[in-house]
Amino acid sequence: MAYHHGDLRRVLLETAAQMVEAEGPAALSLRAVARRAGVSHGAPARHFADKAALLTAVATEGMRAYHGALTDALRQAGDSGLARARAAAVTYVRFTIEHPGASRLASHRELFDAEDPAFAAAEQAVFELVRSTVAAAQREGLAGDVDPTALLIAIWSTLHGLAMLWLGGRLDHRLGRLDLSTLIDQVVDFTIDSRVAG
Amino acid sequence: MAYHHGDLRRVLLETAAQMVEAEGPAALSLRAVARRAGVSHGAPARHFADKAALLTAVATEGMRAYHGALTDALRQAGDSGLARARAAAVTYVRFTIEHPGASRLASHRELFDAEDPAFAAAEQAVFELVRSTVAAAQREGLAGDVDPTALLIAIWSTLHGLAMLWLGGRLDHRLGRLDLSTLIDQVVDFTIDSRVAG
DNA sequence: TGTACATCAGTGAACGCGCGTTCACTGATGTAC
DNA sequence: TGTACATCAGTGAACGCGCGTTCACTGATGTAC
Repeated sequence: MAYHHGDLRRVLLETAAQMVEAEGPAALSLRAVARRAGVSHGAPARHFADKAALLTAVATEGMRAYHGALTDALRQAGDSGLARARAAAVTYVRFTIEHPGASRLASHRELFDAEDPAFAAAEQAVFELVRSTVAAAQREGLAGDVDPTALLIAIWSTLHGLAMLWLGGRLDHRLGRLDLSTLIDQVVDFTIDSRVAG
Repeated sequence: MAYHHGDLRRVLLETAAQMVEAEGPAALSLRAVARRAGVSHGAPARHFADKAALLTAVATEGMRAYHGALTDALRQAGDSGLARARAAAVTYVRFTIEHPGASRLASHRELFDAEDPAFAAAEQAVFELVRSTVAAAQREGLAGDVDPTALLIAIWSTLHGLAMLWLGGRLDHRLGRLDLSTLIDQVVDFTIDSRVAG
């Protein structure tokens, strides 16, 4: 690897993101990131003030990826508020399971700087997307009698919890070979579709 | 601290459990446990073969505590299957939030030996308690049309997810000062009570 | 009751390890003239 | 186009740290006779 790599910041960020996905955010070490990026262990200091700064950047990218996945799903979901809520719900669970690092990192706020403006903005954007999607569905009859905030939290909890239980290995070993797609559909059915007023 | 402590195994276990609750299972170090128990760092080796063995014991105790809390709640809940499900649900969320280490550890199966017979039995007992409680509620009209396994997982996901979001600090900073009791009630209402047929 | 001895349950020094961070350094690049 | 020089972006040695685990040791306890 020559001097003046040119794109080392980017490479470190992507390497770190991969490692966070693979091993979890707590297990990340700066030296391992450098090693895997093929660079000396001192090199990251040129691009990130410290380990927390690198993780903050990883967390921000992760939130943006969440936002991108949800936006794509919503774009394909058409106009029905209920169909959009369903699509967003399935995408949220799938994305979390496919990118466990992003979600775990977001929940481990002691590891990075959650007040960082870029991270806060990215997280807020995801939250707003979810909030408005649920609100639109509620306007179309989803759980019309429920307080909007409680509804949002209840749905978010279900999706988040399903992904976490799956990732924690606490479902499959006890319930036999579960098919993830079927399971997500069933849970989303229970959570959303079945709550739509006549 | 004199030689022949007499109850060091117990003390180490309880100290470790407290530290897992306070800092999370990944942050636990054997040396810190020994330090806090007022004993030299070599002492734990007499009682636990290695760090994983200590964490396995902590995880087992945690599962038994879950079981105890749920059993107590069910005992006080009377005979109605629905009331029992509601009581168990609220207790599950509260216990998880008050003992975050037990739940986090159970989800981090790489840190200990989840195949350990004592742990597996304790976990199975909790699972069975939850399963049978939901099944009894379903017999009384809770979501009668839903596949029992899917229902169980959907409810478990919601409770687990709510506790995790709360513990991850992802609710309060965005939704203002939420009252936890109210929130749990609302989510349990949405999840259970509102799904009871006629 | 007394004593020799085995066993138990600690101590604390030592091992090798990987970590985050700092720093003097140097090779590569770009800019001024 | 050529050259001097400043700046940039790496290297790798070094720091001090806490970790898990091992091990020779020793003080405390309990048991056999």
